[in-house]
Amino acid sequence: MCEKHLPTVYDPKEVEDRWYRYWLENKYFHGEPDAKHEPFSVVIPPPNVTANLHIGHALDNTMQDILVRFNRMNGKNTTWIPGTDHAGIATQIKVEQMLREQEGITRHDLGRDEFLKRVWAWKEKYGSTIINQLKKLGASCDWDRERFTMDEGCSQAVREVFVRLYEKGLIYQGDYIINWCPRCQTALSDVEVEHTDMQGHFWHIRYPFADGSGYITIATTRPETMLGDTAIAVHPDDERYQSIIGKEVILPLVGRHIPIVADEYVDPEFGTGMVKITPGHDPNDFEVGQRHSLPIETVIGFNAKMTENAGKYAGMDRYEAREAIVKELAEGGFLVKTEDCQHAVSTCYRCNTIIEPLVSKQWFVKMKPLAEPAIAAVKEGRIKFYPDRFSKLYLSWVENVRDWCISRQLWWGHRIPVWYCDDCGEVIVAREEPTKCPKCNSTKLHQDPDVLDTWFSSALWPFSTMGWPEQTKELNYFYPTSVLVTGFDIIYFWVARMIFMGIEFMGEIPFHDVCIHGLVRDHLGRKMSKSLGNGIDPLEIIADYGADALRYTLVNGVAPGNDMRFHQDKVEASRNFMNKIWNASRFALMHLGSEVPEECEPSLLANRWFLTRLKHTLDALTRNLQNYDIGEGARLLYDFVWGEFCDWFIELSKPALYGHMGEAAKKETSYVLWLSLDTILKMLHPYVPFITEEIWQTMPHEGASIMVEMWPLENLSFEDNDAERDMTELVELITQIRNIRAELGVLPSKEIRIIYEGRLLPEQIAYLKALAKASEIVPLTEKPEKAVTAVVAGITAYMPLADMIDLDKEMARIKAEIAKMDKEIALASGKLKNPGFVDKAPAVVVEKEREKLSDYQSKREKLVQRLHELI
RNA sequence: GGGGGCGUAGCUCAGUUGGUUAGAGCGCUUGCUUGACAUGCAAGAGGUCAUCGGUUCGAUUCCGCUCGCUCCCA
Repeated sequence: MCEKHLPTVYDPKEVEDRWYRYWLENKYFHGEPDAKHEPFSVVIPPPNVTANLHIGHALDNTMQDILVRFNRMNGKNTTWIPGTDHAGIATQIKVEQMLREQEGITRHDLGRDEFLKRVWAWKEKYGSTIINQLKKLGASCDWDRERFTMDEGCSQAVREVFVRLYEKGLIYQGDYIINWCPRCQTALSDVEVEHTDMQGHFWHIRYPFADGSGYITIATTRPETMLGDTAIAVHPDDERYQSIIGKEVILPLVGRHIPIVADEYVDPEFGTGMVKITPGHDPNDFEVGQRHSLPIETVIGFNAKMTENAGKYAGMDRYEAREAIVKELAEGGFLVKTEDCQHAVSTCYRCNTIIEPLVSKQWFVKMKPLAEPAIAAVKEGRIKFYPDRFSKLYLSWVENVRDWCISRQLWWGHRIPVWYCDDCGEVIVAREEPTKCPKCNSTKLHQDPDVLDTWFSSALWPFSTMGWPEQTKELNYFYPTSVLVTGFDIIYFWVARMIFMGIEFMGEIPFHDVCIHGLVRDHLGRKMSKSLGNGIDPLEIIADYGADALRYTLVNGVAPGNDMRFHQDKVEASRNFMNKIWNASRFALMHLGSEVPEECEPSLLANRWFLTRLKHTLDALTRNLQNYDIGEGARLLYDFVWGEFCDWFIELSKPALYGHMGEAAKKETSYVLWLSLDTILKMLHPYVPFITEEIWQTMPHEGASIMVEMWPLENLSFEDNDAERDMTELVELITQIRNIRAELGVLPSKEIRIIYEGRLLPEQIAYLKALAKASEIVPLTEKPEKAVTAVVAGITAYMPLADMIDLDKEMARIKAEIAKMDKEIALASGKLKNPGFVDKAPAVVVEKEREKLSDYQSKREKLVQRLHELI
């Protein structure tokens, strides 16, 4: 019957879109506040609106979907809020590039308003790409709640937060040194800067004393900045230089006199122990400059070219200037030597251009007051990281955080809600655009041209998406969210910022748990990147293997927080697993009617054993998912479904299902098979939603969809430890017999005769017949002369395979077995003879060791006896 | 310079309160159209769990040193 409808190879293509549509139509993904049920809420890490789904998104969202589906099945009222991020720099670059390619124009040709219209148009056209791709993955997001960081509500939240922080004195404007990207033409925050080691030079330059008493030597990797030097610094405790502190030196090429100051920033061990201080072009020097009230000389401009202050170098690119300056230093006799060296260079995380530290007027968030409660929340365990080691990473950053530069010189983003009065210079910070100056009533106002760091709005995501600053029922019910799932690479960017913003504005943490995962790397362990061209397109994998196979590949056996390598082989293994599930189900469906079988108490060994194993596996899996051990859960399911359900239970069920063990056995086994398949599909569902729905809908069931079924804990309580023990012994016996058959070259199709000694239940005989391919199994009456022997603790099985037996070989085999037992016996009895072990080890462990020893001894005795018989 | 991670079978990796005959996938060897599945079945080979030391009755697991690789921060 059913097997006719189900082909032998599972084809996900035909299945996946159909069920996704069904789930959507039935609104299974949607959660409404409802005080009667416990909530479970998640906000998606919003992907860039410009993005295409890459393998990292696939991993992150697969993990979220697994947790969301698991909790939904556990009766939680679930919402998973999706959406996208406006991604200031990335989007602006993308649209500018398009304008350049298609129309040959720049944003400046269009002007700000027109350019923004074009970005919005771009967003309308392409902005839902990644959203649709997430649907292909099976993500059960609450699409009715989809948000965008620049939509009306989120924008209102941003203005509200800015104004409140400003009013509290936590946002200020100031001239500070910032990271400037000359390519993107904007300031960047500290976390947007990457540090890479590059091969460079160490130029040793001579600075003469102003009083003519000789000179000192300074080493630098950036000689072009020397034009902006305003001091030389030494460590205050450095005995070598005590006498020169306070003296002046003459800046070579420039002629300016600059002082020698003492500052603890200097590392006396490094270089000559003296450093040039350029407050205008180095963040550390800037701080030294502040401490010593040094003037700031800006010699490099926002375009990375030398400024007027650079005298004759003005207008040169910074690296051109470097060469010219080194040349002139050499000619003037100031260059002592040039060394090769490796040093860290700061680059823009977006475009890899080398950052120029520059002093400029920017908006900042004062971090100390916000950081303190964010530190406490994690230290006090109100927010927990999984795995825990990431809390250290988080704390190390929050505890040392510097003020956050939030203004960006871009057009695309949340415009800073600050206006300036052209007449009196008043600074107006407001939620809505003011019409006149509150101080002088002038109507000549202009808004700050800058926009906010994109992360400023994403920091509000857990509550802005729920309608804040309105006090909505969603906020009241779903906030704080249950868990945040994200990669370790954005703990600073995003996780930390959500935490302090949540505490500041909601008065409460934004999530209880943070589940951190690693990176998906290529098959050689390299990071996937556009420049390497080694990226894997998850949509191609889905097209070729199905979303379930991709999902399984991404999480199977991956330890929490660890990176994984992506191999095509692994996808194939997952695809094969899907196919295995499919075919095991086909088998079950062949033996099940159209009705749910009648419940009954299992009496057969195989059934009692399997239900016990099923229960243990379910308990372990449930624990794994509760602890975010998603990879371990997947591995457990793989081993259990393939290694126990398919390899053993299905095979053991055949004699009963084919009616060889009577009508009652058949009925009972049908029921256990149905219950097992039903339970297994539910356990698998969070991982592989499509195939499990497809099969579940085909088998006898009640209910509309497996995704809204209850997690099967309640209807499974069977436990029978004796059955587990007896089954383990039987499995060992069967394996031995198969081993012997294979070694002797007995064809798998050839049936053998088995004579046994020991205890064998009638059903065990039936299992043996089927699984060891035996025609006849009889109790021992007389020892067969020419036979090979399989021995387990309670049973000896003789196989009279007269013509195939080589007595010498058989004796050698038995001797080898005895030797193995001797080893185990020595180990176990050694432990048991040790009073320390018997006294101190837990009783169960000692008891287990005793059992092992007695099994080994009994097995050994039988083997020795058999050996004597053969001699 | 500070901090984290990793080092287990040929390859890629699991192994969470210290007690297992140390596991899986892929690869390899041998044999199979076995009444679900060749995207399969059965059997097998392959490991001083990086090194050295410590704690313990007992260490792949906890602690420390060393070596190698890697990431983050300064």
